[in-house]
Amino acid sequence: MGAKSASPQAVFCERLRAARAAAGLSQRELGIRAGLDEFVASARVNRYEQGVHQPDLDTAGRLAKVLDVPLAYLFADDERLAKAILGFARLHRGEKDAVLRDLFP
Amino acid sequence: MGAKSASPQAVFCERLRAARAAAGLSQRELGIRAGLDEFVASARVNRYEQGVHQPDLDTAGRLAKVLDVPLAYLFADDERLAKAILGFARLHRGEKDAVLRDLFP
DNA sequence: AGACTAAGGAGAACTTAGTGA
DNA sequence: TCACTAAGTTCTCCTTAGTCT
Repeated sequence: MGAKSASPQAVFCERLRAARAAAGLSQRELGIRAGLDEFVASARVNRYEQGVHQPDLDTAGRLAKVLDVPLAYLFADDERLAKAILGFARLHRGEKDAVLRDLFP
Repeated sequence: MGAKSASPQAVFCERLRAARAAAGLSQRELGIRAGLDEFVASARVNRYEQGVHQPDLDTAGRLAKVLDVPLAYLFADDERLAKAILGFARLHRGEKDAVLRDLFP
């Protein structure tokens, strides 16, 4: 079968959790580093990962920055695309341009 | 200088507008095709493009689907990454795997 | 037709305070 | 320490009803 399409909401939760695990941060620590108040960081990040609440885009952007992933990665609904985004983001400018030339012949 | 970082909010607005223009749809028509009520479609899509309101992820996902772009594209804060996402999404499975092998040697 | 907006009610997120592993 | 949650408040979004080009 092709890519199963989970809801964008569910995808976001999973990517956030995966990226946080990769960064080795607790929910609270991630929130604090993203600029959330230390007393609410734990609850808010937890609600995001559980899919109970959705953060606004600016908060999501700060979380992504702390986790060192492009914001777009958190919304990648396809596994291949998710990997491609991570891989592409780690390239240097020249390498990115080379890949883009490949993709747009 | 490197990529200037507009706010995620502003990026979303621009990408949404660009994708809608590319699809040749009116704000109202886009909303209707994405499943919004015909009487609210115009107002809601307009508010999203102006950055006054943010759609929930499921609505954003339906908009992206109608516009034939990956949801992640609407959040790509870097021009090169945005192009890469669009290009990658248009590849066939085998081609995607080939690109991924390039990105992860 | 298409883009856009104010106002108020409807609904979601944020804060607080706390539990259990 | 870490993950997690209910309740009440706060704040944003959605709907309605329009204007303007």
